Amino acid sequence: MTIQAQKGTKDILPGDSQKWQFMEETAKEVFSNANYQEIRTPIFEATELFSRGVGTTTDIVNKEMYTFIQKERSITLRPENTAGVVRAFIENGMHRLSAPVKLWYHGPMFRYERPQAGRQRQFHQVGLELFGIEGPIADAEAIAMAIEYLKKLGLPDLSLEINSLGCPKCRTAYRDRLKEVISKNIDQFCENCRSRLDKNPLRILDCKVPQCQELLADKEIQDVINSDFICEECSDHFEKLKEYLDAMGVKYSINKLLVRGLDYYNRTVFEIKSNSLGSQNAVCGGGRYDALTELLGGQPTYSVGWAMGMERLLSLINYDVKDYLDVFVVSSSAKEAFLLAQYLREHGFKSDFDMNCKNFKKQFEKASKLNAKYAFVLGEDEINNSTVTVKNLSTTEQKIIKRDDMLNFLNQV
RNA sequence: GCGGGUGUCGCCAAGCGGUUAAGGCCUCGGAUUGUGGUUCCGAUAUUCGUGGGUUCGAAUCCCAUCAUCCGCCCCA
Repeated sequence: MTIQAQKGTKDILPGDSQKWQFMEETAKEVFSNANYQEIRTPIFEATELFSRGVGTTTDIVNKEMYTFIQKERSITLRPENTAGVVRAFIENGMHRLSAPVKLWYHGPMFRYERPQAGRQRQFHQVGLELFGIEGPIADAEAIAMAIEYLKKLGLPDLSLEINSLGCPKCRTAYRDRLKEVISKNIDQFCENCRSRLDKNPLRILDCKVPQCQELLADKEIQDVINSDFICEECSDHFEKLKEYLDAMGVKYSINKLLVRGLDYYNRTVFEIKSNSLGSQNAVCGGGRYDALTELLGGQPTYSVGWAMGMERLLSLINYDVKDYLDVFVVSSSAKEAFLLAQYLREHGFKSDFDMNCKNFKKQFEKASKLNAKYAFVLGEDEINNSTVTVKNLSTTEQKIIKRDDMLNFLNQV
């Protein structure tokens, strides 16, 4: 047996790699245009960073981490990047920078799961974090960045859902009430939900088991869900966020069941979904996580951010990013062709030639296949006369020009 | 962790107990030796994921194993 790529990992081959470059370049363009700066953090971190930062009740920490022991240290391949960015923020004293601190990143993440459509063990995320602003204007900008990015990728028709989880104060009261009404019939809920009751009762709300959904339809439970449990400050924050979104013309729907799997969120949470992705349909997820920095040992810092799954974006990009060549050099001499192509490359023209130096027919064939705009023919005559025959491969017109005029010619067309 | 599907050339595949294991794409060679994108001709799997078994005979049936895909849980 030959060696294969590991389960849940994929090679990104030419054909797709152009799309990846497009996603990365577009991210840089959109985010730096709004004055976000790129941060690159290590791919592995101390395991404790994730168990504390992501939360011990989450699936990520409980069953999906790539953890290994090295020299008695427990190391984990990052399953997401917010914890790492916050660690870097604290470690590098970035709270002393003028707020807001606006960062973006992209790179591989690792989660030990059964692969399926839209889910791999090594996958890639592009994300953004905004630190130091308490007001909902920060949430609004973060969301606007996500929307703008998707628009620039040519994916404008995705649906945005938002919700507010409240703050620790009001959420605790809400959680207790929810726990109270759900626990009346808790023995009828699924096994998962029964264990969630104590650890994270909010997660019961988006359980997919039909039986649980039916139980949740209970009037008493619905009354609690629909009650405006969040305190005045949180409610005010949420209302203002909606005002900002309305003012920007961003469409959204409110999903009271949206709680998200990570422990660190408070107030705003949001998700962007696609209808054409199969069952793994979340393209973007994020929210506000004001308590995380302090939890990880830093100064209390208001924070909001999101991450998108790049593989999922990729499968939504259904147009080709086409490759082309400015010039393909056709010659009877591989050496002459090489030198000319190299000269053109040095002057910024995308050029190639045939290293096998077959007959002209083959070389022209190759020029067409590579989508070259021009063929520069360099036969014996041209070499002796310091000229080059230029053929426009789409019109088939050709003419002889002096070598000295090549760059002028290319600059003019 | 659980459930289902699939495994024949680099890719897409036909074949369903006895065939020299179709076909298409890609690749390579050729159709007067300096001209392409169209066309035509030709080449490329002793072998059907792997290991056993049944049979006179297996890619085709059975068992095991591995890989992969899809779904559940959950998420990007």
